[in-house]
Amino acid sequence: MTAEIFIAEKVIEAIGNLYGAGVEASALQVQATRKEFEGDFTLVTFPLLRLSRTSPEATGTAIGDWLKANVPEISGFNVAKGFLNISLSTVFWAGYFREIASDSSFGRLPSTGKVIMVEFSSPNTNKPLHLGHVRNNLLGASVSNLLEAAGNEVIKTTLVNDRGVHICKSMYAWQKSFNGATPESTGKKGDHLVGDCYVRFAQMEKEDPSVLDEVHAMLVKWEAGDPQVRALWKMMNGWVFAGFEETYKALGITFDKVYYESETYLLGKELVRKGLDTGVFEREADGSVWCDLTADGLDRKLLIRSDGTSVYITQDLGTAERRFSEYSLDSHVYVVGDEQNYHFQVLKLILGRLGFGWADQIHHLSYGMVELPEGKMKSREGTVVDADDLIVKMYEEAKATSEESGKLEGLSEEEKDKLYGMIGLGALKYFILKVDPRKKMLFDPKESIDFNGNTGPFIQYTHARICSILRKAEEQGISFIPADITPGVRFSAREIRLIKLIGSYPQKIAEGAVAFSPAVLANYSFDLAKEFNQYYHDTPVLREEDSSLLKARLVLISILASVLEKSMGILGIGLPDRM
RNA sequence: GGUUCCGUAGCUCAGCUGGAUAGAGCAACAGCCUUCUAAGCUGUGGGUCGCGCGUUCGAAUCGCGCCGGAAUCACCA
Repeated sequence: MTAEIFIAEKVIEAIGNLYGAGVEASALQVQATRKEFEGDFTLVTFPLLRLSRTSPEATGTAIGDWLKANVPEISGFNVAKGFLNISLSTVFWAGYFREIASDSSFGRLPSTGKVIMVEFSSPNTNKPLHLGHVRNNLLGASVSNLLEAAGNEVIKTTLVNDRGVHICKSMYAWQKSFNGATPESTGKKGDHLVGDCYVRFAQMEKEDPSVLDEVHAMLVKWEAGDPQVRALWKMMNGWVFAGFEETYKALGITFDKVYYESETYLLGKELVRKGLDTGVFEREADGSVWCDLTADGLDRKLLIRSDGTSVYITQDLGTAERRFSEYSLDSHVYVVGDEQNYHFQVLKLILGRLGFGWADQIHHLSYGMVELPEGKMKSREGTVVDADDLIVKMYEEAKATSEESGKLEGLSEEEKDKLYGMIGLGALKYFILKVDPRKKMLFDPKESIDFNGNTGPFIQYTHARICSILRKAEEQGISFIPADITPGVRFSAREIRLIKLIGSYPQKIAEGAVAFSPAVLANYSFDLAKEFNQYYHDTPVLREEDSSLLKARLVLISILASVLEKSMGILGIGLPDRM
């Protein structure tokens, strides 16, 4: 039970006794007391004046008096304007914290019994991953973690865009002007090599636009299953997959199920037939099929071209239906940039019209673009921030900073290497995930991602500091368990602030999951780390002479470390024991 | 033009299911390492929360209207 709920229950009792009236817990406003006032939680009395029929001050005082007299855990109160500030006793906080410390599954919400599929990443296999993809991947992976922590079963998936004109462009350029170059012969990562082909094609097309016809001819051959074209396609895609695999590994991205567009692009035609039968869709004289969405304020949407081939959305309709039935999904989250808002609006509408009840369980996690100071990234202008380059750069900066601080003696080269990766990636991931997904974000390649302040490394550093204390305690032979938190332990105001923050973790998980926003967890982690650093600064944990308080403190900081680990773990950021 | 999203300190962002004097970080300036890791801590300066009207005891938060910006509205994906 959270402390807020405890207070709310007691306030309901108070109101019942004082005014003979019943109130719903949801109607009460209990919030954390602002730090410039004395107290732990604040009851807003304005909504209660209807019942008390007195002034806000009198109402607050009456309820405060009743609580103080009848609830032993409530140690005091004050009333300021219409706000009743309630203080809880140290005995309450000791008991509250002991419960958290003893709960081995703390922070994991009860099972909802729901199965949620999260689709993210979904790359094109004609060029390497860039910073925009990095945001997509990190969001997808962490939202999956978040939904899982919120009690759902999560299936992570991706739809590889491995066919189409754009893929043929790279293939054509390779065939015409790469002299049989391979990743092995050039020493180049496969996705980068294929990306070079794609760039080369753009030049070829500029010089002679007719090459486009040849590419279209190639696509027709591909669809017809031409063995030579298929072989080339398979080889080059293989290079790209190997390259992506490396990048995914570096970022810590995994999937439970991978779909390939080359296998799903024909899906959806069955649904179109069904829609035609039921009159949801209509066929034009030229054979094309449309869905009229003008009644919903949108346009008419094409579903089948006049030549009988399907379009992007046709496939998405089909894959959605297949996934919901195959996996008995309760909902489906698509992590896709906000440039496709319209597409998902249409997708949901059409699925609804086809009569699928789960249509409104489709959520488009629409995120903003990553922009540079001069605007969007443009491959033509060479301003694209490459994912692999960035990861290496972050590693190197972590290495330089670590070497400068010189706190790593005794670690093997291998351990150091791992640590630099953890810190560099921690900085990058936090930088991206701390901002609200909906908002577009700015990345300035000229300024390196910070390691100080509201950053991943700051939180990692905080964790390393806690671990350092715990190591020293162990060296001194001090052992501690949650049962060391006895009612007599007198936590300081700062310690109680930490306990409150720790206690709010499950609520943050719930909040983040509802909003599909890992940023909630990033900001929470920062608040927790900042609070600890202040505590650390003025409370020498290990020099406490009262051994029960000493042990209680060690339990407190060890739980703190584990909550930080869980919270940052949702963002996919590891926390080191030293740095 | 239609639809959707965004506008908070010089910069990057929190806060938005209405609550007290709007918070962090960066940058600037001034301090703190014989004491558990200074990637830290403390302090100073910095704001018409885009503008206006409305709802309310109370609005950065809700509604409406403007202004500014972005995305999108393909027989592309």
